[in-house]
Amino acid sequence: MKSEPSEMSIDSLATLPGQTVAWDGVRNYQARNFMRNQMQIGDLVFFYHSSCPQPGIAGIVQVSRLAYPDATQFDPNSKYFDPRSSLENPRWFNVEVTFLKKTRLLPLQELRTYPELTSMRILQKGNRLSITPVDPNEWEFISKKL
DNA sequence: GCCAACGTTGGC
DNA sequence: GCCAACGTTGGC
Repeated sequence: MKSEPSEMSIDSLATLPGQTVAWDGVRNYQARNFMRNQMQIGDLVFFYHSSCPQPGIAGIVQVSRLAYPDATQFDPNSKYFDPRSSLENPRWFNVEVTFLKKTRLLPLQELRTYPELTSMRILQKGNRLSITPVDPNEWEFISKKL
């Protein structure tokens, strides 16, 4: 899961009450579907810092609540407000994730050097999805590098 | 700040 | 259903 550290870094997550955050504001259907249809409680997640001087994996978090309707879509004052969504038929969902650990910063640059990871979703050209599945083999490989 | 890549919107 | 226009993402 990508996060801009200026919005939410691994360090700021670690200081939150309960070290838990609702992953709201996702407004992409594919990313939504990954949360709503696939993510299970206990799933492990690489926490990735994006749009920053040193993009890369910064920590590991864990899914702590199944997807439920994203509250920000109903709030006219939120930048994530979606007037086309309704309580009866919510369009956007979010899981919650809980801090597990901070790791060394594993830079995107370094990820790209490993042949084992060339097919990894996040390394594909043009990838912009903020949430992507990680292959078990990729997870295993990366874990050992952290 | 640039720009490639991709998603969404809306007229037709 | 097509596709041009526009908006966003995110590395560089």
